[in-house]
Amino acid sequence: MDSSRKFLANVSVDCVIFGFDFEKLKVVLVERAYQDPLTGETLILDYTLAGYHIYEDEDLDRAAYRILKDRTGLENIYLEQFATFGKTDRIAKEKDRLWLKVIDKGFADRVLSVGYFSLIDSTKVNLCSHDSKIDWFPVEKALTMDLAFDHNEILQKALETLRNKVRTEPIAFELLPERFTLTQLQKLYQAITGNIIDKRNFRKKKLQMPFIVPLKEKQDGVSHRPAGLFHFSRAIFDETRNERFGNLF
Amino acid sequence: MDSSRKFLANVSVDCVIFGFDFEKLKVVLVERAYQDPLTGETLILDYTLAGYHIYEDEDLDRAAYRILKDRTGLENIYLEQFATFGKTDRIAKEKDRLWLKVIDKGFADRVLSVGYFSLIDSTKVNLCSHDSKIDWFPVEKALTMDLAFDHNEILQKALETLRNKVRTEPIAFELLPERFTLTQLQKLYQAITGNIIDKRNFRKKKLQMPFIVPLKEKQDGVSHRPAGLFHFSRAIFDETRNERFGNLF
DNA sequence: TTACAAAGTATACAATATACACTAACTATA
DNA sequence: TATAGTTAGTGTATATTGTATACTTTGTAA
Repeated sequence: MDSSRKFLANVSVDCVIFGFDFEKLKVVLVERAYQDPLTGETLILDYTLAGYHIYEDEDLDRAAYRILKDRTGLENIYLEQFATFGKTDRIAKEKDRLWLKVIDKGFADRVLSVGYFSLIDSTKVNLCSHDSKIDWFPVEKALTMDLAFDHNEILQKALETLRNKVRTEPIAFELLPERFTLTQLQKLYQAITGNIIDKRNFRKKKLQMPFIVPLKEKQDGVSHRPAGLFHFSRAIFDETRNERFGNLF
Repeated sequence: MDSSRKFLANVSVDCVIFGFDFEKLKVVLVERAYQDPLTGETLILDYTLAGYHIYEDEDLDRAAYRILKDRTGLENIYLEQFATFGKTDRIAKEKDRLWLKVIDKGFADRVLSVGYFSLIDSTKVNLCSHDSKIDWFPVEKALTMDLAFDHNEILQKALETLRNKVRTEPIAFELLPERFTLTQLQKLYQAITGNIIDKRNFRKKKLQMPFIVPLKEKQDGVSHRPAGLFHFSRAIFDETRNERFGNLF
């Protein structure tokens, strides 16, 4: 961090980083731990979303990209602002007040946080720990954990936004490798929406979408009949944008 | 304004207040004028959205409601946060810098603004001028005006959000009187989306929606065959929420 | 009484969504 | 090399929804 730049004391960004392990939706959480320096007693041990305050001379979107790159090493990935959280009691819990005191960065205790969600192909990411542990958690599990600040609410809202957006925009592909099977795509939609989808109808619908392009290659390394691979062509999607009315799945 | 409360210097709220005059979508704009105190020369004369900084002890949503009530006198109306604007150059134009200096409130020149849009039945509102003129403008017109700060961008984004949301959520009714005709509803959807809709198909679809309830009354005061009146029942909408898959129009 | 203006109405066809069960292809192991 | 195990891959019939299209009715006003 560049010490000549100042952070805005009242504004932060939190990134909800989603991934997919071909079974469930996952989200990146960062461990927040603090021991009493004298007794060694654990006073805080929980998780937060990936977030930080923004610099006073930094575009809001850039701050989100900075945090994302800092945690995943990735650039040019899907990132979208979805909501801003500004209740006066967002930092009211005892452990959150303690944490603010402990890190002693001069941040205000009235902070508005701008929420972004990111979709990444988690097969090619190594999360960056720096000083605190960081890991993937199933979204379902994360929702039941007692996260820092209002991060449960932020995660919940991010998930709702994702669920809505995935119906009309071709963003699900961001969570898959470049080459994917239709079964993987189906499982992904099921993981996001919570519905089960009929295989034949799903495949019929997908195969008539011109932007889902069949490749010649097949899966390998699987101990059963290998599936054909596909990729998503944004160029074709953009060309045919006006022809589509219905949902994407 | 309560002088014992402090504003956050870096955070404001802007409200995009939409209305409908049975022909076009309208938006509320506030005049921003400044004359040179010596020469009387007009140095600034343009329009802004309804917005202001938030108090440091005020919930973000409450700040939006405060601004809305201040301008319309209304409470309990539809209000939704849609995006936050945080580019570093949002206050870069000469006239905007001058304005900040002139009002001399101690606001920072790095301000993030949280955008809300509101839908109101403009037939029962009297806009509140206070010190600056305020009026309705056709949205189409407003988009071509050179608004203050980044308010063109904010308005544009609000409009997009409205266009998307109106397809799946029953929010259009907020722009109409409690009792409305199907032609009014159709014109409203047309005004929002820019499409023209076939009358017979529109009415067929609406009449089979149980939450659009026919009343016994008819229009009066019109110089032609009066239309039947309807109202939107949120209770029935909520009850039947699970039965609907398609769009609302 | 007539002209005007908007309200109100039905049917045929096309496209899309849904329900449903078996065979094919490949791997691993006996 | 035969067999079991696992996932891939496929078609048809029906229901629902969307779309295209023009005339009659009902009231007001001149």
